[in-house]
Parts: sequence; structure tokens; C-alpha cells
Amino acid sequence: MSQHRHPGAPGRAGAVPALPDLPEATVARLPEYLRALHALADTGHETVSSEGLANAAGVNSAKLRKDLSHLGSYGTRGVGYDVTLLIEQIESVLGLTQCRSVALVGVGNLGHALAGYDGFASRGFRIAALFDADPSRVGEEINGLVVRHVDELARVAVEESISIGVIATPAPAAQAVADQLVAVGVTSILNFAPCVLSVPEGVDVRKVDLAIELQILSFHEHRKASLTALPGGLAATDTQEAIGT
Amino acid sequence: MSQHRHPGAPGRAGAVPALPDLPEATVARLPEYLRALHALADTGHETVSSEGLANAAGVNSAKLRKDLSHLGSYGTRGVGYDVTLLIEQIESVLGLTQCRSVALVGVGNLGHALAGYDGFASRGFRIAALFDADPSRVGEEINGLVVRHVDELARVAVEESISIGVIATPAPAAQAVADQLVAVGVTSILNFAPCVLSVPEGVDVRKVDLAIELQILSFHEHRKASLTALPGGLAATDTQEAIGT
DNA sequence: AGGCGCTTGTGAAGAGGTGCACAAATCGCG
DNA sequence: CGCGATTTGTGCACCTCTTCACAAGCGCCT
Repeated sequence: MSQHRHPGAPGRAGAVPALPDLPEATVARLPEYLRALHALADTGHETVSSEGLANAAGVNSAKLRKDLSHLGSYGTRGVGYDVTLLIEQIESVLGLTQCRSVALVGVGNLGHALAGYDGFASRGFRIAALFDADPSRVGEEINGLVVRHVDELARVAVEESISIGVIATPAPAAQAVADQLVAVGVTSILNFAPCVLSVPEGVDVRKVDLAIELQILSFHEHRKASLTALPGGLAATDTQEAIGT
Repeated sequence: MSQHRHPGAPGRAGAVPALPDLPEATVARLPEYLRALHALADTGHETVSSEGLANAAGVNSAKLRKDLSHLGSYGTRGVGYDVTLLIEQIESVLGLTQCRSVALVGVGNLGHALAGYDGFASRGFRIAALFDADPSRVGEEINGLVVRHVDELARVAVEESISIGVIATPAPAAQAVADQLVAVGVTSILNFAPCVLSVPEGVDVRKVDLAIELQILSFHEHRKASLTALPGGLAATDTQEAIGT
């Protein structure tokens, strides 16, 4: 119930694609499922029920089933999901079957750590190039890669066929870097700089701001402190967060 | 500074606190508004319209107004919002009027960068203690702080009145660390380890997984590639993402 | 003083996501 | 071979969040 993409003649739309137009919330959870599935595969599990996988991924089992149903029917009723098959499907949908090359701009405090983070490589991403605007940093070698000057971005990006750009510069430099990335054809950007990037339509930007995460926690901490200050009443009723047990 | 709220008084009871039970989506955006407001204040602006602030924060102006309206009416029709006043209000709601102490566990690649990240201090958080389980790392000094063994967590946490724990350990160690943090009374955790933490009710966990962000971008990249591969038709219609100009 | 333009605050409609509950499907076993 | 146990896939109701559109409010200018 999912194959009818376009009966026309897309000549080349043969095997993989399908492009099921997934809900954004589902897309955001698929990587988590994928991680849980890899963990299950490593411990020898061949199949897993929606309940089991949902637990491992920290979500509701009905939500998980609905998410997976958007990719097609890859489960067996009464049995569960084939771990290996499901991994293949999710990786295919996420476009992880090819190794994607990442360019990292800004090799300061955070960028340095990102350049050395092995969680990228282990999940199919290759950091292909490092850049910085500071001449004193250019030439430094990190994890087997030499830092180049950001002016070389255009040339190197083509050579290495970069598909994702990561910005780890200070905020004032981020927009200029983003513009350069867009100019060389990068259409996906992960931004660690605490600022809003403006990019043309068709370019995806995801932002990670570490301080914001702390501030959100601070709010909840603040709220909890206020509630427990109340003697009785509605203190206990509305605290339900992360999965318990 | 935690005033109670009357269970049955819909009007505005006290002055500052109110605890307006903000929507979660609003809470997540307030820090972004705060950052934009600080930038405006630094450039000499005394007031700002919802349109202006919304632009600076990268959101829709109606959404911004609704978000702010949840805190109360701090704008002036025909004029806009007083930047300084709004900063104070948001900081108050987020519980940033007091400096919160953070314990960072795991001083590996990423933890090292977090320990040196000045974006925390500049936004009201104090990294009060560093921990690691690796004896060879204990004693190392980072940014003026000495790394202690994780077994000292209980004692130090009380001494430094830690209110937020940050986990930057490898995944296998994360759950044990979380348990220890919870045991010493920490009720807010920021988890960088790629795994699901299980914590008792009343403890908030936020997760940041750098690889997941890349995988989400990978999906969109994959989707865009498939769409442009199709000759005609639905290629142009459904690409709308980050703010454009 | 009065009108005019600008901006906020909000009601209402719509879109999207969540979780329940159950029918349909599959396997294992007697 | 049929039955019961198990688990998926999904219709539906609920809920949160988003967005539009506009009345109410405010300051400024004449």
C-alpha cells in the first residue's frame, strides 16, 4: 500500500526510493530507533517486538508502530520486526546507505571536540575537511586531518563532494560561513553558533545550542522548586517527564 | 522567590511569579528570544516590535506574541516591547536570576570542550565541578577546574549545591552516572551520551545527540536529491524550511 | 482634542502529533 | 487442522501547537 508513487514513467525510480513523505516528528525519531536496533543486533537479537524496541528507544510502542508503518509493513504480526531488515530499511530511508561527507568550519573549543568525535564516523559520516579563519590554527592536524583556511572552502568542498556543513564558529562569523557553504552548493547545515542563520529556500538548517538546553532545564528546575514550596495542592499532579523504570 | 498561586483565583494574584504553566513549545523558544534580546540591548535598542524580535529569533511574529502573552502583558500597543524589561521577565520565568551550578561528568573529547565552553558562563551557568571515572584523567586541570574522580560526586555535589548534571560519558557508563546524580538529588540532567536514560518521575532529562542531528539532515538531503532527480512535477512544491530573508 | 497609523493581545480555525483500543494477521501447539 | 496466544497496523478521539485575522489600545501629529 505504498508503491503508487507516480504511475507515469519515472524510468529510474526503480528500487529504493518510495519517498513516503514522512512526518517530521517521525523522521526525528528514526535515528533513535536505528541506534536502539544496532544495540539489539550487537546483543544477538534477531527480532524485536514494538514494545521491546519502544522501550529501548524511550518511546511509546503505539507511536513506534505508527512511525514504522509509514515506511511500509516490515513487521510480522505475532512475531515482531526483523532487526536486520529494519536497520536496512531505516538506513535506506535516512539516506545513510552512502557515506556522507561533512565539512566542519570553526576549529575552536567545540569544533575541536567535534573533529575528534568518533560518533560521527561510527554512524556513517565522514568528516572530510576542517576549516578555520584564524591563520594560527590553519595547518594544525586534528585526528589525521589538516585544518585549512576557510577561503579554500569552495575548492575543497567540490573535491570532497561535501554534502553537509557543520558550523562551529563564534556567532558573528556564522552567517558569513553559512553564505559560503550555500554558495558552494551545500544544502544541509548543522549550526552550533548561537545565532539565527538566514539561508535561501531549499537549504535545511538545524541548530544545536548547548546553553539553550541548560536554560530549558533551568526553567523546569525553577518550576519544580516553586511547586515543592507549596505545602499541598497541585504539587504532585503535573510532573511527568522522562520515561520511568 | 517562589510565590504560590491561588488554585481558584484566575485574576493576577501576586506581582512577579505567577507560574503560568507555559506550553512546552513556548519554554523551548524563550531562550532564543532571550538571546536575541541581549543582542538588541547590546546594539542600543530600547524597544522592539514583535516583528523585529521575531525576525531576530527566527520565528513567526504571531507565535512570538502568543508566547510572550503567556508571561503576561509586557508590551505596549503601538510601540512594542521594552527590551530591558522583557529580558528581566524572561530571565525570571526561566529561573535565571540565580546562577545555577552545573556538574559535568565525563571529561573525554566532548566533555573537555564543554568544560571550556564559555557560552555557559556567559549565560548564567557556572560549571562547578568536573568528574571522570578514568584515574588517569583525575587531577587534570581544565579551565581552572580540577577533574575529580566520579566517586567524589556525592560529597562535591552537596558542597557546590549542584542543580544540573551534564553527562558526557560514553554510552555504557551513562546510566550509572545518571543514577548517581539522581541519588545526590539532581533533578535535571543534560545527556550527551547516545542512549536512553531511565530516571524516576520528577527528574527531567534532555538529550543532545550530535549524530542524530546529522542523520536528520541526511534524510532531508536524501529527499531533496530524489526530488530533483524526478524530471517534472512535484519537485518544487514542498520545499519550505528555514527562514528565508 | 480628535483622528490616524501602528502594534499588541487573542479568538478561532486548522494542522499535526499522540495514544488508546481493537481488528487483522501470524505462529506454535495440541 | 483448528485454536489460542501474540503482535502488528490503524481508525479515532484528544490534545497541543501554529497561523490568521482583527479588535482594542497606545502615541503622535495636526
